[in-house]
Amino acid sequence: MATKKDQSNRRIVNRGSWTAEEDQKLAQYIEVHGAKKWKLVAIKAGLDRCGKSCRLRWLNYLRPNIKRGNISDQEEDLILRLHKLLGNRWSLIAGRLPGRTDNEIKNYWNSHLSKKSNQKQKQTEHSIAQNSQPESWNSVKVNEESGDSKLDGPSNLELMSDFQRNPETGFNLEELFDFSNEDSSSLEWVRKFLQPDHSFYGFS
DNA sequence: AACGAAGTCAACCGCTAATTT
DNA sequence: GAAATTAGCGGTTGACTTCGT
Repeated sequence: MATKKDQSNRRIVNRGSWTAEEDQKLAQYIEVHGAKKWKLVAIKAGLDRCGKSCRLRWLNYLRPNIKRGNISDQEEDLILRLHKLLGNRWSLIAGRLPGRTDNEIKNYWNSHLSKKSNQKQKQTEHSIAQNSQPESWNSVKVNEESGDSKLDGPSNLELMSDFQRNPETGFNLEELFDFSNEDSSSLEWVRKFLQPDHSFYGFS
């Protein structure tokens, strides 16, 4: 099958939105030959696209069992919690939400949740400021002569307790792992996550 | 109705890690 | 072991839509 090439003999590839025809070609090819060697997929499927673009299209839109839109409250809550735990590790977060893709989670976070998260954090900071800071946060004393600072007294246990409600991050372990409103089937990933062999991450 | 601002989301880019040659 | 290739990730962009004036 001939492919378009420019003067330096490079393949010319399409950019921008995918057409229904392109989607069909890609899906049909992968159904027969499988999803690997994306550069080859692009050529053999007769698509004027780069392999990367084909991969993205398949993973985010054409792959079976993809859910699109309508993120439920439960999913949203899970995203918020996982983001607190993992940060911008979108693929890891998406891995805990069946049928959701990293791109969708990332977009949803940027357009819906980042503001919510910021608001919540500000509220947390505000309430902490009103209820006075924990003793250990006040107990870092600065030696005015040397400029050194040292923690004055708190035990490891006290520090751990403070870490669990860190005003800078709003990271609250008790809140993060409060699943009292979850049904048991949705908590399977938590059990796996807490297993010491890290099988949660697919390590073997 | 017209326009600009803000929001949304599909797709691309650059980079790193993993795998193959 | 080195180089080349491929896969995967997160950040960013830009086209399109919706909303407010």
